[in-house]
Amino acid sequence: MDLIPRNVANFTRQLRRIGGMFDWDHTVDTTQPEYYRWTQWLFLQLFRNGLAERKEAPVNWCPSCMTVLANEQVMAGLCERCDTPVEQRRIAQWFFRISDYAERLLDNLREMDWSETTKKAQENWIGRSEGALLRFPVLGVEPTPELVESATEESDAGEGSTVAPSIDDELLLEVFTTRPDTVFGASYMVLAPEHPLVDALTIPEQRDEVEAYRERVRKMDMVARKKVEKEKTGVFTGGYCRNPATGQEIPVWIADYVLMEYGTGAIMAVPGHDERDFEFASRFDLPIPRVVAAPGEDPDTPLEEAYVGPGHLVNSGEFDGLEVDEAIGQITEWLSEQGLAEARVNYRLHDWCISRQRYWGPPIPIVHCDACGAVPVPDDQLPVTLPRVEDFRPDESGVSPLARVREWYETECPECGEPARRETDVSDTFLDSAWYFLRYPSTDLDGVAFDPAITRTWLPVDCYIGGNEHAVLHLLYARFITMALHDLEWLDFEEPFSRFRAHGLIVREGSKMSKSKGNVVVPDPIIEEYGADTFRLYLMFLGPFEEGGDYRDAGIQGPFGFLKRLWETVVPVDALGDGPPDPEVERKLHQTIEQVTRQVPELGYNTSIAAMMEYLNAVRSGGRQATRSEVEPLVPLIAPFCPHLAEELWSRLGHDESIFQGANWPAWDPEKTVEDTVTLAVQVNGKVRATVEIPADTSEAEALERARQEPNVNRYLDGAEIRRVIYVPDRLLNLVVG
RNA sequence: GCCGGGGUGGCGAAAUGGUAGACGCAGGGGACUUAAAAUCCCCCGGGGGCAACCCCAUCUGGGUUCGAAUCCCAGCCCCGGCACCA
Repeated sequence: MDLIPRNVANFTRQLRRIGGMFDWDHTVDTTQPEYYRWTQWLFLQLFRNGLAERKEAPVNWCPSCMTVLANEQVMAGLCERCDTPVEQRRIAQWFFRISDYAERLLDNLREMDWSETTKKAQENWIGRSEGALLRFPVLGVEPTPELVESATEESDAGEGSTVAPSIDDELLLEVFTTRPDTVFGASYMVLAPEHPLVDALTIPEQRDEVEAYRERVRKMDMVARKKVEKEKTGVFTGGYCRNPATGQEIPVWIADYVLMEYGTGAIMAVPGHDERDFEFASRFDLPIPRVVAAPGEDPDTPLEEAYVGPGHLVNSGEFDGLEVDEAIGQITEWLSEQGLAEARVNYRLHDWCISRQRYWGPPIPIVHCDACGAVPVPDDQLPVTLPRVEDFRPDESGVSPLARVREWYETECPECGEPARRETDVSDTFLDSAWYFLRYPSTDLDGVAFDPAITRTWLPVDCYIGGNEHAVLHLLYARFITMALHDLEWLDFEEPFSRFRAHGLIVREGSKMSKSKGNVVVPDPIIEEYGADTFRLYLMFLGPFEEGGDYRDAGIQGPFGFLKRLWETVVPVDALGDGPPDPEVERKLHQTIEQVTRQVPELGYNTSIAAMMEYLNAVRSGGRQATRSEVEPLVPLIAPFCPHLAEELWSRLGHDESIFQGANWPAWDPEKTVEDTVTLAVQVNGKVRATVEIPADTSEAEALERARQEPNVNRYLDGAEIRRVIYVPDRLLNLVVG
């Protein structure tokens, strides 16, 4: 039970030890009621504004964690926490309507200063596709109210349909397609095995087979089901739809290659122009009509494989001859006039399933009342705290451990006062972290989640650095929550992190280092041996920050030696010369200050450190004695990397205040960075033949004159005519001879 | 399959149109030392040459350019994400 305080203490110890400069006066602990009270408040804000709802939908169930998971927490079919293959279950769960924000979450990305890779990950995850919702009349099935209702069932991807799926006493089967132009080629339909209309469509003769298939699919975990390479399977239901374009009756099948979670869970199959449908139709001997012809093909050119490229329509009645692009719009419009189509944008992004059947987590602050329904716990009764329990392990039932604590869940309805039951699910821990940055500046305040004035001063976050593994988890959730709070007028910005950079991964002996996968580099013993500063410096030095790097144990010697030499250069402070800096060294110093000042904000840490090493080499070159004026400015430059050492050196240099107290960052003088002599590369026909030392800003004519004196240049000019001279002042002179 | 990021010495890497390999690791040689450590100096992509120098070299092949690691086209390989998404 007291695991969490212990973990927190250990993290805190390590972070302090490594010299992380955090404001320890503003910490949050998401497991404490003082914090999760406001997580619950946040839930209620969304609930009261229609952004949180309880609904039944196919959800991911991890049989090992024994809880449901959000889509974002399923990695290639495996549970993000424990790598167990997840199953699909249909249980009523609490969802946040993040899919309402799909378009804005996508749009804002374009202008955001975030790592490209992170933006792309979000873009793919949101998965916008343009197309149409088409409605296929179902033959021989009465559109009873129940069926109509089950067929209109909410689908959070895309906007809900506006037209009831029955027309002229016919039940309509809705499908989403990006290729409405190929509707004349739809020769059969496929429903996901879980589709609510499967029962109604199945004829008695097929029932056993259909049920057996559904059962088999139900038992399959998502990894097995989504395996692309496996052979397509499916079963005919015996039912038929009418193709609204051709009027033909086409069979309705169920197959597990159609997923309930995407679109409407049903497709029109166009085997001629979709690879998956082609494979399925070939296997089950279904017709494969051609409705698009590439240049040089005619309506009867046989299809050896699905043709998905551009072309013009064929076998499509009045639409024959239209290019695919034009046909998409025209056919959608034609069908929509009959109430059988609507242009539609579909998103892969699903609503965020936030309820969890665990003990740990903030209880969802809702009371279920027979009379009043789901009633929010009034703000003044927050937090709803977790009861102490003996056994907090979840079980197979899909019901939270809190449901075993009768004295906790039995309560009265805040509205009518009748006996009622608390919600026993807790919220996803990703909800805790989706808003913590809002809480940080306001941790002193008990009365609000975040104070408006303080929030305006401190937020949004200027620069956020984290791992890209959170691209579609934390980072997407935090954007959504911020956007929702903006719309509810709690915030005046809608994006939480102005700048985001994904750091690279540290790899050691082939394995990656990450919070969840374990530390392949254990800091404590390294700090023990070399000190925190050396460790920090090495981590920053071993590769570009945004790409990570290969941690080699021996490599730490470089930064260690550097710091050692730095110390020895400065430390008998009395031994430092007190004269002016050597002019050469001074120039190098100003160049170094410039480079470090410029590169640190760009996360160019490895090259900044290299520059400082170079500078120290120059200072010590030939065993020369440094002056104070040469080394003192280097101390603040190294301070962000090596705070302990810098502080100590600063103090030994006679400063009473902490180096971090004042504005100690050195300034560079642009005039002092310029070289008075430069090395000019002299090329003949693009090949370097000599280098010459010349004064900076030498004119082309003078440079040419000087270059001609070089025997190795002259050799190549002998007897040849200089046809062209390219002169890049202070860098290069290229003589083109012919 | 699609989308990102990459591919440069023995190794980690610099250089984003102008002297490829800064800085560092590992390696070699030298000075100082009784010795070692530390420190300092020198060498360190490949080949040729007594040398001056020359040739080759940034995944491969083409191209643009006076000049390409860098820009363009085609391909190969590695890493990461998504993936039967209709």
